[in-house]
Amino acid sequence: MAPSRSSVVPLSKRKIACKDCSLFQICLPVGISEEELERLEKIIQRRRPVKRGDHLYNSGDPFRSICAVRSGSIKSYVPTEKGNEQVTGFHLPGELLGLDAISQKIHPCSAKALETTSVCEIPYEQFELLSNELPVLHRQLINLMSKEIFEEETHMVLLGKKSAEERLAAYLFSISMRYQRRGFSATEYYLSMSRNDIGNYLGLAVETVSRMFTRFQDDGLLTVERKHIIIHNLDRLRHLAGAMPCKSGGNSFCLTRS
Amino acid sequence: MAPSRSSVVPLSKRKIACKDCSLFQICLPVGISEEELERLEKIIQRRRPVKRGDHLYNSGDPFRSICAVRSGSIKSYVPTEKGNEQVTGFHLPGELLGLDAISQKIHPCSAKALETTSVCEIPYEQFELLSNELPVLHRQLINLMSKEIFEEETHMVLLGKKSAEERLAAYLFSISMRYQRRGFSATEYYLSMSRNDIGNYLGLAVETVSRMFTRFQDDGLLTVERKHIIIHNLDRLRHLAGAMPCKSGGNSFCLTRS
DNA sequence: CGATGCTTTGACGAACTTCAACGCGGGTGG
DNA sequence: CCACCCGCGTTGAAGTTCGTCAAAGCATCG
Repeated sequence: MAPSRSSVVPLSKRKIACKDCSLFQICLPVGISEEELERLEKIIQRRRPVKRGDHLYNSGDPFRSICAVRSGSIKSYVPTEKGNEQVTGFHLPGELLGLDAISQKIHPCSAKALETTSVCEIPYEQFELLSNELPVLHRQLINLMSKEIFEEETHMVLLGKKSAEERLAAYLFSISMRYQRRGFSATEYYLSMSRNDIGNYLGLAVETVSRMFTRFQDDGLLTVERKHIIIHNLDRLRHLAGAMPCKSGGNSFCLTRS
Repeated sequence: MAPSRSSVVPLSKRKIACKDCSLFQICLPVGISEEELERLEKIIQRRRPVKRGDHLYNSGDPFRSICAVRSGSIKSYVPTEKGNEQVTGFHLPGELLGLDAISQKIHPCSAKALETTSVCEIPYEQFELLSNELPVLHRQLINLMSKEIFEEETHMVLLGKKSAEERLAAYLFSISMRYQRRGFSATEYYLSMSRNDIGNYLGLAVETVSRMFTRFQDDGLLTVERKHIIIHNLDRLRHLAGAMPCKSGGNSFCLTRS
């Protein structure tokens, strides 16, 4: 009922164990034994919540740890000269960030909190040491990275092929699915990012995003009031989003809309 | 002198050992010991060369192995309904493909040879087993995946922010760097992919790609004759490509053009 | 209550796509 | 060996989508 969770529950100081964390099924420790989990937990750090606008890290910072969002949301972006930036992703609860920095040991992106946000940090060196004994940890990370690569390919299709309307529809639908997976409503949520960020991420001008929102609302597809979104027809939204590779649904791999 | 290597050297049947392979410094076995390498080599399979137009795998195929290009080139693409497709990447010698399939165990993309191409296959199950004993293999794969994620982010910047001119310049410059790294000429090479594929990959119409080539040639930036490219001013090409995150050059991480 | 930043709306223009036609080269078959 | 055909690439003109510019509305905050 409360889409913006962090504003309701002050989950700040408590050190919840991974197995009690609601992200349990989603972030790293999936499919590992009780004993393995305990050992992993020992190295996981919980940062105190970061406030809106604070940076988790900046482009160029040395890479120290992988972060997992527990609540709130994070924006990743590549700063370019003159304050110009390219938003490369938004990270919702249960999602990792910083995977692009492992290879170079330097963060290519900056990461900024869009609202009050709490994250888990997994110090990478310790993770590596532990992985020598528990290869399952490496395997899990590889799986998550593979998923990330796949999702970036999906976004490349969006940027390369889709119209403005399809882009925004695909974006909203994606948010819906990700919230749904987290146990939140798929049809009603707050967008923590600005129109500017959305446009940047989708390769569109702010004005175009705004116009599309208006059009969607006029069509009765959704209701939008500032950052509050209510989707009235999720199915139609998916159709508007155009073809997309989907991975859910067991073995069948579909590229069609339905 | 012969940029199109595969057309000159029939490296087909011989089973070169990894340590004798010219890709040694680039693909998986970087930084592993003699003994580790021998064990890895035992599970690597060399496929006989695939011909132009042949598929390595198709979208929806079960994922069995990671492939490394030894010579030639491969195009990855997501087929969409009605023969429409989105090209997601080109793979030159020394580069891996199929990393997006690990998580789902199903290939989201198809992979088609752009010319006669030979690849190494690393059966993933066996790779996993071996990795339990040699964590360095996992680490190396994670590094390569991280690099892939970073490169896809770079391409997202291209698709989201750059003009047609910048896109083609960035594309050609990227090819240059990748060939250079392989010991080929950075300033003269054959483009194995069609204008259509290039446009598709860059999010442009074929005609736009063609016009940009013409413009570049009129400007004296390069000479292009069908698929044969000679770049006369690599530096100017890099400038035309616009800002890009660059990872080479030690610790300093630069986002500027120079 | 004014200032500020974000969002929306409208008018205009530019960049790129689409449509159409032509040229070129490579492969095939007579 | 030549002619034909077909796919690919180029070029020109018209059309459309989206970006840019400008201005006004509206919440938030000091």
